[in-house]
Amino acid sequence: MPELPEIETIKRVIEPQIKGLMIDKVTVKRPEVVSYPAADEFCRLLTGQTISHMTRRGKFLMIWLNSNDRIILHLRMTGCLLLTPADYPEEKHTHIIFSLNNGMEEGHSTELRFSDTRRFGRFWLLGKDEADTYSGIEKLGTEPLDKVLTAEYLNAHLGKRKKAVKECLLDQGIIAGIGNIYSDEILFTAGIYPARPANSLNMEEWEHLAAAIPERISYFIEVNQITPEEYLETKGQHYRNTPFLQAYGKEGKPCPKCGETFCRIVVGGRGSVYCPVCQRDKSC
DNA sequence: GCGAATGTTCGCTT
DNA sequence: CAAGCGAACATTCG
Repeated sequence: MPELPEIETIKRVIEPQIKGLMIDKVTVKRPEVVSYPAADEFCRLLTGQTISHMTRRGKFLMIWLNSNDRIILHLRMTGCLLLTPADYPEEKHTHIIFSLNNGMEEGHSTELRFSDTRRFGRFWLLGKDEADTYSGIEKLGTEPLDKVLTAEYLNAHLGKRKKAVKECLLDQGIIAGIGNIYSDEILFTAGIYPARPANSLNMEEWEHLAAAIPERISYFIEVNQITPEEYLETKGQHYRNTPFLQAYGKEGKPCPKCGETFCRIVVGGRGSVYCPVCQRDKSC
């Protein structure tokens, strides 16, 4: 469950349901998914704490506690957060279970469960006086929806780079939250070939990108909206294979703008789909 | 059986 | 020293 729009969706679905609940118990089945502190300490420190609210930064989620301690988590490729009744069938590859006190008697409580097929997802717990470190959250660049993201910002940070513009969009230290799906969508909207060296873009093209990034990201946040019931039914996978994606995964299919067939190349080790007409390689 | 999959980090080579 | 590249992490799916 990966990129910014999905993480924002998870936050909006889960946060209202866990606010104010106390963590009765934490069960870690796979200690390697807890990066800091050690898993037993992670459980001990969280037990008895009450959840205050949730925030998102890039693809990271934070669960804040009344003590001002905070859980930081990153779902990486296949991580999933589900809020379920305690007697709800457990997903395969469930690695952490937070048992939450919802005022009902034992056996009828709520659980916040982390499952992750590939087990790349990670958790951290930082105390109120601990600065952001360990997790990488401190290295993130601007939020895509922040007004500082302008053509000038992109040109200043990326305009001298030789690497492909798509790789630059994936650099979390410049813009936080764009991944392989939405970089393809953004480049399609902006009409830019993914493998173009960033230093070959002109200001007009940076303008197109600076407009496409917040437009596409906010669009997908909107269309991803889902009720808690639907979210649980679809196991948080609702955003996949939706009719809203225009480029990602559309290799061999016709471009919705011009009808030309979408092509696929590898850019920076990532599969990249583009329209050879709408995203012509203007660097050669 | 092979290759690729929403992400990030590490280590080696240039 | 920085940039670039592949491997690694672990599992599933087509």
